[in-house]
Amino acid sequence: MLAGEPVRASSPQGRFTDGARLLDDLVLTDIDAHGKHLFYRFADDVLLHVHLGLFGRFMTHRSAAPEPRGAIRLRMVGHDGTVDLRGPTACEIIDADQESRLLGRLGPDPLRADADPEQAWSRISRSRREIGALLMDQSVIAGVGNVYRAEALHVMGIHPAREARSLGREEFDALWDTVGRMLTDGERAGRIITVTAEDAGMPRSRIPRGERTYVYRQAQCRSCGGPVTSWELAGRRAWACTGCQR
DNA sequence: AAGAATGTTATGTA
DNA sequence: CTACATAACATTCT
Repeated sequence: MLAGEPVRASSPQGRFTDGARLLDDLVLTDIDAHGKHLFYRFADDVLLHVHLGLFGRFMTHRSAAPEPRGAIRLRMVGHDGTVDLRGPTACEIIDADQESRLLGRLGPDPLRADADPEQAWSRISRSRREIGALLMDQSVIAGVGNVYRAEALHVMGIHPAREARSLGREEFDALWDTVGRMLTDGERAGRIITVTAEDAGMPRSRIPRGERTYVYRQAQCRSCGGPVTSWELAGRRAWACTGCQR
């Protein structure tokens, strides 16, 4: 899907999550993202909000698209392909008001040029909650999920259970950079690989699934080989190396 | 074949 | 008001 392209967007089975059925012959003018929230902007101020949640997945058909099977929540047909969406948390047409409410509760997104790290710092530097909980809080920083929480804190040598306000300004700055680098890298690669080619001992493109992270879902730290512990933090499983992270 | 998983939101409790 | 827990919801894979 390209900006400027006429697009026929519809919900062949199921529905948009707000009940909209069919949007015909729209012109897609822009696609952008704030954290994990995606915005498909069409001409005439039609705005489609998509959030993939845990299970949402896009599938692209470059040649003839098959008949929709099962619950396709959204199908967008352009002239060079068709995009289907399954399993999103959100797939809804929203107005400017809903959009600003949504953006209002999101913290800065390190991937965006307009991101203001000071907003994240003012929350983190004041909070007695665990840094691992704050990193996952989309109102503090937008875009970090469970994998990047584990991996960014590992690279920083920071234990997820550390009190957020115990981080120094320099630590926060380095954490912000680390998260930004990891997100940029993931966006470019289209998948999450946080280990370096050196640490993996092979080209990054060949690292097997399951060996792409230092501590996330690992038993041993891929950096030092020491034991990795895991426990529940802010509703999700957290991982940390007992040696590298304090 | 139950259970876990790259997540958010609404609601309840302290 | 804040922090934290829980449930609901989406789908695929082991």
